[in-house]
Amino acid sequence: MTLFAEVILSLPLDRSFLYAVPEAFKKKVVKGARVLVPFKDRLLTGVVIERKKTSPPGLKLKAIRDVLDETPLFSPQFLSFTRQLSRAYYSSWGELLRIALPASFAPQSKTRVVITDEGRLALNANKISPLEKDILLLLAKKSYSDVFLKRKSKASRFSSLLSRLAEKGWVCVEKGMDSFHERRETGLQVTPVQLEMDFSLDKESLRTADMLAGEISKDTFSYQYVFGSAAKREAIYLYLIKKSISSGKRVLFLVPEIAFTGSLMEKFQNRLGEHAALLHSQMSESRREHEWLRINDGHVSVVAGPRSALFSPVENLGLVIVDEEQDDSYYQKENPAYDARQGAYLRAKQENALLIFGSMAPSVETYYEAQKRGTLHILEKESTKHRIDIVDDRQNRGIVSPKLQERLRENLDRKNPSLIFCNRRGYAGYVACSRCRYIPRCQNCDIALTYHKRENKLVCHYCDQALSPWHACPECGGQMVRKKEVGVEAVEEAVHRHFPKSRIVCFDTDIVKKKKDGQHILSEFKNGRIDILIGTQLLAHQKDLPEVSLVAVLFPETTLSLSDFRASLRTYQMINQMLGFLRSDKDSNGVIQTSFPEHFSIQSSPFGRYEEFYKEETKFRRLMNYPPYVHMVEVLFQGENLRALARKSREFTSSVRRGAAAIEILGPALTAARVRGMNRIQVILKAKRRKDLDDVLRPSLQKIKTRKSVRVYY
DNA sequence: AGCACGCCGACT
DNA sequence: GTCGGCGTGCTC
Repeated sequence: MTLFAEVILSLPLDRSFLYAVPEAFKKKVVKGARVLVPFKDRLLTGVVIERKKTSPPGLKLKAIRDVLDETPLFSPQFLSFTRQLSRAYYSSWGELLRIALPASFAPQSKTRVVITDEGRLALNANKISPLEKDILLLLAKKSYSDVFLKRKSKASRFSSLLSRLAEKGWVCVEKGMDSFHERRETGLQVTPVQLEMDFSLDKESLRTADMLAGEISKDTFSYQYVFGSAAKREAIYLYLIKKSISSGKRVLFLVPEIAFTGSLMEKFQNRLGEHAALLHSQMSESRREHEWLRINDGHVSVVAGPRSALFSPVENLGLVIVDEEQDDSYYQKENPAYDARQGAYLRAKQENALLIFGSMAPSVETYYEAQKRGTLHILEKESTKHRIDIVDDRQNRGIVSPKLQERLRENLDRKNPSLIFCNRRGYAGYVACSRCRYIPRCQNCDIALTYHKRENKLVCHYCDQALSPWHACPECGGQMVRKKEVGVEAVEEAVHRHFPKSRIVCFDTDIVKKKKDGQHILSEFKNGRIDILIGTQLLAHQKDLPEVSLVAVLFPETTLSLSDFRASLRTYQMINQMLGFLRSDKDSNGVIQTSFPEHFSIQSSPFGRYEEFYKEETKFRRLMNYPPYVHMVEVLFQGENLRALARKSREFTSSVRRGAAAIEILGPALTAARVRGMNRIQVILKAKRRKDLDDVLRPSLQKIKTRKSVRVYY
């Protein structure tokens, strides 16, 4: 009886490949096991997803070369969860499985190129082309991989160049295998652990925590949302983690990328010690592998980390937490694209675990979902105890309003440090000719260049290209003037003017380019050697920034002008995050300085009135047919040739239109600017039911062959 | 993805 | 006349 295996490979393809199973491997080739298979002219690691008794006629199959696992590495639940995730985001299943493994668990053949004696002679003989000579010169010192040589070589068709060299006998191309780890096959040890943990749960929180803890023991999937301050959420999380562990269940704890210097992680390390695995993005490959093995062997009860921790080999999951659920870093845009929030949902569901989302500035989609399910827990209402002033900027002539000057003065007098956020880099938004209104734009990106005074450059914020500014307009010779839009540099200058004796420092991308400078500034601030620290959102992302008694947010309305249906939410979250650095005593002051004070996001956010914001925002979303009321997908076509792009995108749109009537199509539309010389055309699809989208989108995407990326919003 | 094939424009 | 651009197709 012959046996065949359906194998998934780590390629950007939405399909599997069929292989013949040699007699010797029949027992070991099972669903979830890794196999080494020949593919084209190389060897790749794949995952068996199905055993088959028959194969389609007329298909000449290759045979599996080796089986890497005695028992399946991936459980059926894990396979199912990753497949669903890949389908939800139109990304490749094989690539998702690949990122679930440390590199040494997915070996593949590598090509090494070695120079021959004849090759060395040819190098001296001088009758070779410059391209060939470049390669041989490199190889004269040592051998290299073909990938490395390809990157070094200027040849456009490198592969044919290489085979020509091999034909002439100048180089020898060798195929070798990656070294890979033998997997340890250890049994699961689920040892219930008792942990000493102290909690400070107030009555309300304790009630919620107890109720949620009840869900763990039920052993069924449960979807819950915890709305509240970081401190209150944290207490609940730790309570639940303790409950989970003591009942022998494991925990997956997801946090945003930036949270790694945060105190919660330290607490984890201290309280859980060996029982916890803390993962982060700057971990070395060997360290990552070490942690992966510990988790895989069942030695770890809690895995905490950013979105990629979602794929940790944790068995017997009882609790999945997604903290700061609204954070953008949960969505991976590069291939394989996926959203760790949706991933957490799918995985928790698959494992019958308790799923907890938590935040104080929720995403509309998740909040809506929790409300619909009736599983929303609000730990506190309006949380602001301090005084907040919303200053109408339109009344002012200067950059720093009288109100802010007053507050800064008070705070300086009390010897307290202050924070000022202004979310725009550079000095002025743009420069223009005073006569003909000509605006200098980036050659590659089409967007207006921003004037940076510190470096005296015009800078493109898309591709970072910097030009020296010119004084006369190249079109009419008129004088170039700076426009009114204000950047951090201008804020710094203005604050300096008002408080010449104070120690004022600016913290932005341009300064932090040198990493040490950034750390230095932060520690100076912590040590009280800076009176006023001025920064962009980059500063707000520094989690170890100390709390202060004065926080000013300047011009938050700039976020509102983005052509994104989540602009209001972004504004809400940004203000919320920045004011989060306010000490929570009555003497603390917040100042919002804006030219759009009546906007609901600016009105509600400073006071933590999310419900109020949510009501307004959902009104708009419902009216405009945006998530969560529809499912929405954005398809982005990218390329240099605008003509070809336009043709492809229109072809795509009409294919979708032919496919279904229940889909609303926006576009194709040229996006506002090119990026690094690339044109981008956007098509947005909306539908009431996800299935309507999938049914027509999948075939349409397959049919139109060109570089495109898909982004799923809800 | 990676690579081979195949068909049109500027050059030793 | 070729070299070399990239559009298209295929990988069990």
